[in-house]
Amino acid sequence: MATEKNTTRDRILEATLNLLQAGGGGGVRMSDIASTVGISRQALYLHFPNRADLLVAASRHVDDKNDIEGRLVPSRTAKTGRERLAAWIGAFGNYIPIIHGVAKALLAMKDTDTAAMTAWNDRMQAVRQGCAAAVDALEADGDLFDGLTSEEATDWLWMLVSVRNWEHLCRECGWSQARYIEVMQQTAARTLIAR
Amino acid sequence: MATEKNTTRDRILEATLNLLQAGGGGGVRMSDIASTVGISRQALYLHFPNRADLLVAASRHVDDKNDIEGRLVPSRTAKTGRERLAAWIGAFGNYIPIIHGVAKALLAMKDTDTAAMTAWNDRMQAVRQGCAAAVDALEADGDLFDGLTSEEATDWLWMLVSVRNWEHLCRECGWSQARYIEVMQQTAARTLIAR
DNA sequence: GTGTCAACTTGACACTATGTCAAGTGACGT
DNA sequence: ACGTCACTTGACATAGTGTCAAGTTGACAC
Repeated sequence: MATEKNTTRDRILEATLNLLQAGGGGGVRMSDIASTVGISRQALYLHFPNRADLLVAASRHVDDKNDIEGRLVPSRTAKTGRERLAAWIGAFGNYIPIIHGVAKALLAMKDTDTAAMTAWNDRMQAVRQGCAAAVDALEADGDLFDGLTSEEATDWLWMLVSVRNWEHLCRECGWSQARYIEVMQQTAARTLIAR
Repeated sequence: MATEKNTTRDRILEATLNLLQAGGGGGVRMSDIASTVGISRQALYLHFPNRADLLVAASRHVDDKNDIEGRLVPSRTAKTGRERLAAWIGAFGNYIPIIHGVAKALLAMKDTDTAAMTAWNDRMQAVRQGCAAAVDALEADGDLFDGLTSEEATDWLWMLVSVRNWEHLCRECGWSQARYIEVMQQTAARTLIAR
């Protein structure tokens, strides 16, 4: 799956991801990453100018490793709006646990670090595109609930599939991943599809 | 409304709330609070052992000032489950903007500071109680959608009314407070009430 | 007046984590 | 032999929290 390049840069990214995944996204320091890779803390700064850039690079690295494009094929090729909505929620919802570590770390930096904020916003804007596409497909079928504008429906779906909400249900409330996907699909259908 | 006690302690809490409200919950330092009150930074530690305790006290102070109990009366006295659900979402949803500053600051500390985490969890557990009461009322009327257990319905409603989701729609997407309440009520009704 | 107590001030310091700077080492290619 | 690249070592700046010790000030008691 991964094209293990084994350069120091890639080893740094791998170590970062492992630590973030293990530590639940919190409290991973530059020195932790360095010692895991087996290099000095300062050597990290030869590869990444700062912590925010390292985290952003790590999040792109996850996408590369996990065939983000392939995951979206079922959503893009869905025949109906309803199918597209379910496929989108399935695809993105199942991707969340994979990026969760990095996402949480970036999310935590968002409030203090402007670089981290822009990077996170960029990524989230892409998610909004996915939501908009699903809403548009529903609307094209005449299936969109008329109590919401398509803009509102997009914002709402974007909120529904947020990392925070996944964290809430799957981590804090102990839901299984499968049940999370089921309920989110059901919820979205009941709220967004006209009766 | 507030019983302006004007002790140093109260002036600290007021200043903290004002700064958090103004600064959007981020980047308020102990020294900022001290200089706003007009005392030395060290004097803060004569009243509160640390930043987490100060924030927690500030959040309790908000409750005292804003008649949290009174706000819940319409929800508790609702005649039907449907009414109770709408009243609860209205009451809590309209309280979020008031506590938002403090909530965000506490939320940011949650990942690093265990004291902040327990305090926040306590408060959120109370919110879950409110959600559970609304779900129970629906169930008592036989109106609860049978695709969800009552536990699941509670978790889901708890997620729906989270501070993060309010932030997402009202701050990031620019929804009005009134529209936020409307759509959340609609969403909850469509998802939780049997057809 | 004198004593004392509480609230507050001033200033120094420890700690943690990020990020910077400068000088040095060791392997590898030519 | 020479340079260069990737890395090391160690010192240092900065920001913010929290701690410690030694004052100051004002009110109240006697």
